[in-house]
Amino acid sequence: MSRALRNSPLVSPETREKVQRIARELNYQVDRSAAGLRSQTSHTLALLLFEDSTTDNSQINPFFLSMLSNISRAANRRNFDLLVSFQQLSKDWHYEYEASNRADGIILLGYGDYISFTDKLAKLLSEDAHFVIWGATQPGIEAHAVGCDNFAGGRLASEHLLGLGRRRIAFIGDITDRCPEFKRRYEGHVAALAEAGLEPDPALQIDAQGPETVGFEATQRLLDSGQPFDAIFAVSDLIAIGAVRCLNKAGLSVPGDISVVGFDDIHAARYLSPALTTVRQDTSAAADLLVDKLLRMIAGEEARTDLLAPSLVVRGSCGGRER
Amino acid sequence: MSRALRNSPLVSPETREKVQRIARELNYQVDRSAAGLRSQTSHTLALLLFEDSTTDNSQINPFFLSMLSNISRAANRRNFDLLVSFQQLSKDWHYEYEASNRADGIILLGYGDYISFTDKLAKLLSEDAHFVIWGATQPGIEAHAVGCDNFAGGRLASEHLLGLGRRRIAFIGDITDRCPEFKRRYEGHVAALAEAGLEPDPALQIDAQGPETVGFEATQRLLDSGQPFDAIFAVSDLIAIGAVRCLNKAGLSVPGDISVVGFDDIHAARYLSPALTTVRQDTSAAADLLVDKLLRMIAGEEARTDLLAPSLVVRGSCGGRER
DNA sequence: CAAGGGATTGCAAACGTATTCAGGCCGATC
DNA sequence: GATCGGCCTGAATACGTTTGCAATCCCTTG
Repeated sequence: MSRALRNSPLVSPETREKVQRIARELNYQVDRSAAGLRSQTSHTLALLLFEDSTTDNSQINPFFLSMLSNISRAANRRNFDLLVSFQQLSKDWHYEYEASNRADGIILLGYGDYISFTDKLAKLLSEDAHFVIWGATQPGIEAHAVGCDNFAGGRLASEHLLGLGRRRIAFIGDITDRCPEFKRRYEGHVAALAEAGLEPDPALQIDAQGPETVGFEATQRLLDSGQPFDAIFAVSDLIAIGAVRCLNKAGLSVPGDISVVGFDDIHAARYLSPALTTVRQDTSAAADLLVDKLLRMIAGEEARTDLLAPSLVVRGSCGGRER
Repeated sequence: MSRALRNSPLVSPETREKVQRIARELNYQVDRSAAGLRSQTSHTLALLLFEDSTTDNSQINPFFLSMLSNISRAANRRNFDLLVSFQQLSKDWHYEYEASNRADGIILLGYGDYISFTDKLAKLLSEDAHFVIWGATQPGIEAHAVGCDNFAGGRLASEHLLGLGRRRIAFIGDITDRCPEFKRRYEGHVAALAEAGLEPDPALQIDAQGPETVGFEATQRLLDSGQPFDAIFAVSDLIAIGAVRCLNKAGLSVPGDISVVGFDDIHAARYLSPALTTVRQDTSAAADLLVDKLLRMIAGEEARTDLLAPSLVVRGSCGGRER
């Protein structure tokens, strides 16, 4: 009897005890398919990691893997199962999961060009789609997004560099519309410069998005340009790591000659020598927020965009005080 | 009609076309709960990542995350969904997933003390449990395991070090029964020594298992012991990274003074300077093998232990030829 | 021309649960 | 003492598929 197992108040305590005891003895497990069919609910969330089709699929940004593990824990904590898929986002991801009753809601994770399907997302809003997305807020889907305050994060990084006396800060990261979150970081960077009475130099901004090798190449381009600079603000730790490798190869010392600050605080940031100073995004809090918001949406409540405060983690790659 | 959609030969091509076209037009999706209930199958695999309870839960070995992403792709490629859980392994993980019809089979992933529940695994064998496990073969569950040939891997690493003229090779890694795979690597190491006419020195073996910090501490212990050594074979890349950091802190150069070789080939191995020479486990092939074996078991076929051949990836951390 | 057989198709049952509904029991109230 | 009402329980239904089975159709063969 379903009521007894689910602690319904409609059933007397004695009966409940008895049923539950016997269920335990028989190693009885509720059949999820049957329960799902009857209640039209799967008690399952789906996590879709969409990847930039340009990058090598076998390599995933550790930041997202960290998100993944925290999301899994967050879902489990709430007694929801988590379905994980790394597939290229299919045309009908929403129908595939929700309409088929495989998942009650969907979490979207990924950098890059989801702007290309923003219109699709907007369309889903008018239907009964339950999904949340990590990243920058897009017009039209504000309520579904959870993101880090990228503007504040960018400002934090550049303020730190300026505070250490750096004046010619290169920004390595894509600021086109393809990467709204990177763009916001750049705006924070510019704001920090402005506070210090400085103008951003367009020659010091290099587009880059992707794995470590992209950071390496972008830095090479920067060096080749001959522009003088004394610091690098990399839009992700992966890119920062590539930048450091490139600088070292060119005979430049970090932080002696060049300060480098990253973004994300992936674990590898700690292993570098010097350890990477970076702007930390709290993946555990982000995961909680994403899952909470999604469950609230499923429950029919309205929700708003949530912004997470980033924090600066000072390590060795910028010089100044070492920790 | 189910038959038309599933391309059953019982239905005529014209009818099939027609049904499928209309289904597409209506955006029809098969209800997985109903299908699962009727067919008593979920078309879903569960991936259980059990963690050593001693380590900080928030940090997962990148090697397993790489396995995870490849397993997800492998499952999707076969049109199976993947349920992921990082929970501490519960007492009844098998019943929770299989008996409840949430998953058709289970993939177990994790280092360490699953020896503690080997007896439980053995018991499940007598029942209708469908599961595979990554790691060292345990007596009694051979048929369910997929693992790397750790003996060969250990030998590969030490042969490389010996070939570079190193003679006092420290082995950092737990060789107790808790970590059967590490033990096999040590045996491979010893075999390589024997080939070169050398005896293993027990003073050069330090127990260690876990994240980077554990490698750091173990190396510190090695240094404190005063034993001379000219190379380190670390049982995992994470430990190798900790070892390098410790050596550098002690003023020793890698590879100038000490050669270091790791195991796994996690992505971070590439980012180090010098980049880490390591024994690579092909996570993509491993994932394919795990999923294949599990699906075969579900289909009722018998399977045997699969061993994956490791390969040596030479980078800069051992000296000699640099790549 | 009738019968037989193969190829399709339509019908109906069953999967195991959640939930509605009616009924039964018991205590309290008048 | 009878009626009413509250609390609990048991039965019955519906969820949307898959699949076995019976029925139909058409073509071939005797």
